Amino acid sequence: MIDPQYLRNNLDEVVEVLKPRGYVFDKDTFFSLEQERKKLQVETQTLQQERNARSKAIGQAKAKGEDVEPILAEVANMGDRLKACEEKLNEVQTKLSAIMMEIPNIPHESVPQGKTEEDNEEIRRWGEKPEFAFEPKDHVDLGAGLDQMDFETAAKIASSRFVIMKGQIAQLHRALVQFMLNTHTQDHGYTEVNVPFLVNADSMRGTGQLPKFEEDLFAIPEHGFYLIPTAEVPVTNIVRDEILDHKDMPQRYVCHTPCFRSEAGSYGRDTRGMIRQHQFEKVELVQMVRPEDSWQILEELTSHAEAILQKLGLHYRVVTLCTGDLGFSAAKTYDIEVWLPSQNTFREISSCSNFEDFQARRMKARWRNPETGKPELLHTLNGSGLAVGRTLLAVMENYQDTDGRIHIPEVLQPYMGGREIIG
RNA sequence: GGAGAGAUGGCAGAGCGGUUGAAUGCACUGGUCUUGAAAACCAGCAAGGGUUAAUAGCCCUUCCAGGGUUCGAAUCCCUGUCUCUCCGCCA
Repeated sequence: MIDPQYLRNNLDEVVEVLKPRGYVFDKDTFFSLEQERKKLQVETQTLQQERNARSKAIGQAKAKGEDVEPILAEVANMGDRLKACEEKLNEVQTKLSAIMMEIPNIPHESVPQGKTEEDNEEIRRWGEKPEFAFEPKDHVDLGAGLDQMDFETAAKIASSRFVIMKGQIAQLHRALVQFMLNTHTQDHGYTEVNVPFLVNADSMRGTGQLPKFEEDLFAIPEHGFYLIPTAEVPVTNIVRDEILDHKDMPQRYVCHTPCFRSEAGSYGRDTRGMIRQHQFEKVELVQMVRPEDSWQILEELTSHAEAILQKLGLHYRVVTLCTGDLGFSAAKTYDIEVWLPSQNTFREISSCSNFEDFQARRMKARWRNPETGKPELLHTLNGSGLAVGRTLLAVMENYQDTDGRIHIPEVLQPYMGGREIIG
């Protein structure tokens, strides 16, 4: 949520900066609701003040044994007036907060202007494309050749967009998880956490998945649960409704979870293979930091995700998402895209964002600033470090040989019992 | 699933219809004392919101959440959530 006070005082400016995001803000509706809110709130509070004063007087009179009838007569029908006022105010405030909850974050000034992913800005590349003396296969064919990846049976058990991995491919998948967790805890100073995969609606609202993107989520309505689409949700919500001591800042968490996404609206896109699944695993980096540090930490966090690809020797590039491609809650996002030989292109494997105080305001996540002694909103960031399924297929495709075997990157070999090759 | 107990400020913990935003202790902050520290003593210390030029003043809301009773609710009633203890079941 953006700062309501800021929105009120800078209405025109906010409308302008949100336009490039493709967000059309109904200024007139908001303005008239806001006028009404102001009027009703002042009226309600005045009535409340009056009631409080009268009630206090009754108490005092009774204590002295005086007659309270005259004061009681004064407050005779105040209750009804107050109630009516409160109800109207409530209505207006519910409408206003519904509007506030659907306003996306304001992009940082360094975010490039643009409409689609075509306008994203490449900022660096690492490594080189692998050279193949043969036509490289994609991971689906490689997995089928090894008899270790089975989409048909997964479709029978669940539906499309699921996979069954077997044998060494399943082990390689697990090895990637271990390798990522160990690297981030040992080299980058993150604390490993294990969290619920089902969360309540408050948590989804806190990080911004609700109310606007309900159709992207899997839900279990009879229990009030949602399946997490990313570990960002449970991990970031650790600090919801908390006031952190400055000594406990920053907080850095790394978390491995499955992620569940309905992929509504992406029918027909990436239907082949493991690129876009209803269920996939991800190792997520989450930080809660002092506001003044968040932009530097976005760079660090991105480099932590990059470090995994570097150690795996996978060619990648980093792009800054343009205003039109930016996610709802983010002020700025770097996507890391890994090279996929089969598609002859880069594909997203990590998304690292600074949300500034957007999520913190929704969550009431604060820290006590020792300089002011007051609770202030903290800043939240997160990034994939990395998406495990996509990393697996990147390893398979980039390390294949002419016989359809997979050469295991050196850093993963200890997790594979010393094995150097699959197939 | 059954029975019982509970949920109050950063933490612990009183209060159980009237001037209580809330005793007390701990923690924290400032001061006195001290070469310094500790101890002792003194003082301060909840959050959110409205109004406003104001981080000034005034006002409102908040004692798990949501309803209700009342002139007045932390205190009474109803519903829900969560925690703890015992029993049952169980990875």
